[in-house]
Amino acid sequence: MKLSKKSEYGLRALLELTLAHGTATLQRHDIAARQHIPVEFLEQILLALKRAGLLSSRRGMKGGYTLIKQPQDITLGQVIRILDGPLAPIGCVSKTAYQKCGDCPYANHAQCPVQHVMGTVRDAIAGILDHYTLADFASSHRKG
Amino acid sequence: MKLSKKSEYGLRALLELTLAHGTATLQRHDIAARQHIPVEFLEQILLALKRAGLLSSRRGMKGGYTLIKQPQDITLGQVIRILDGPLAPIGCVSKTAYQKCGDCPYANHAQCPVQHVMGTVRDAIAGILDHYTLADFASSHRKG
DNA sequence: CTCATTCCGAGTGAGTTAATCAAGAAGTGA
DNA sequence: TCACTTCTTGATTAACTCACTCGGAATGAG
Repeated sequence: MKLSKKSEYGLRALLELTLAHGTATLQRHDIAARQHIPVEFLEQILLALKRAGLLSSRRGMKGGYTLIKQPQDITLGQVIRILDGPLAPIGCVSKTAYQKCGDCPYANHAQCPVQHVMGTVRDAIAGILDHYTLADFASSHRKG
Repeated sequence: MKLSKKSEYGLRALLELTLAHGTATLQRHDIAARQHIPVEFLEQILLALKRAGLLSSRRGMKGGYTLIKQPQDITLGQVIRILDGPLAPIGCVSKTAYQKCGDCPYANHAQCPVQHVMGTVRDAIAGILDHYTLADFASSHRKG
């Protein structure tokens, strides 16, 4: 039940990008310095977010990264799925990346108690993370 | 955000032990066979649960494991904490195993947005898992 | 005693995490 | 065009975790 550093850094980077949204483009080292993230690691995170269509980038002097979508249109759930994979605690209750569990004795019967309770956990997690946007995220920061 | 095999096996083993509660003691190989769990791996799981005070055991012929507490007094949250560690997605929002996050720029200010949202996720997960007991677990199985 | 079973520590191979590095492509300004 | 800056890409790595696996010691039943 753990969030990776990758996702944590990704969220913190997107926070900076959200704060700068519409105003400025940020470079790797700006984000890295503000959020204390190793710059080379951040690089591959930003790249993944770019490939997923959340960011655009420019090279050379005056280059950097910008949010390409509106902050209220990006949820934390999306971000974490891009960087960490499915939110579900086990594959057989994932809605975005379902995987049949091969070994358990209830596999096809859908009466597996583990599956049942983990389904409710998944829904609780997704219920929060898929409704919490970068806009909410940034405003919780400003208020704090 | 993943449940380990260890916890999954542990829960499935406890399901068998709950079904047998008051009636019989189960041996490793019985549980392993019924739930398709590698027997040597199961062994160390049962041992951990024993050390945590959930099970008692006897050696030798007619030996085996028994639930030592009432099924309605053991929550899935307890079990997962024993086998997998804290439920919280990040250390700085754990209530049972808090750990200050050293690197993040908000460390002491309690205004970290990641911390805020992950706190609500932790509460959601714990809210389910700390109120769902082995008794519930077993009855969801019987009904299924 | 012997045999069955749990107890316990250590080991292992595969995979993941969290970086780090080196070389290349694309912009900017002179 | 050249120098310089910044992103792009793929490789590499050290440390760690996961999911087992093994060997042997201790305990209990008959």
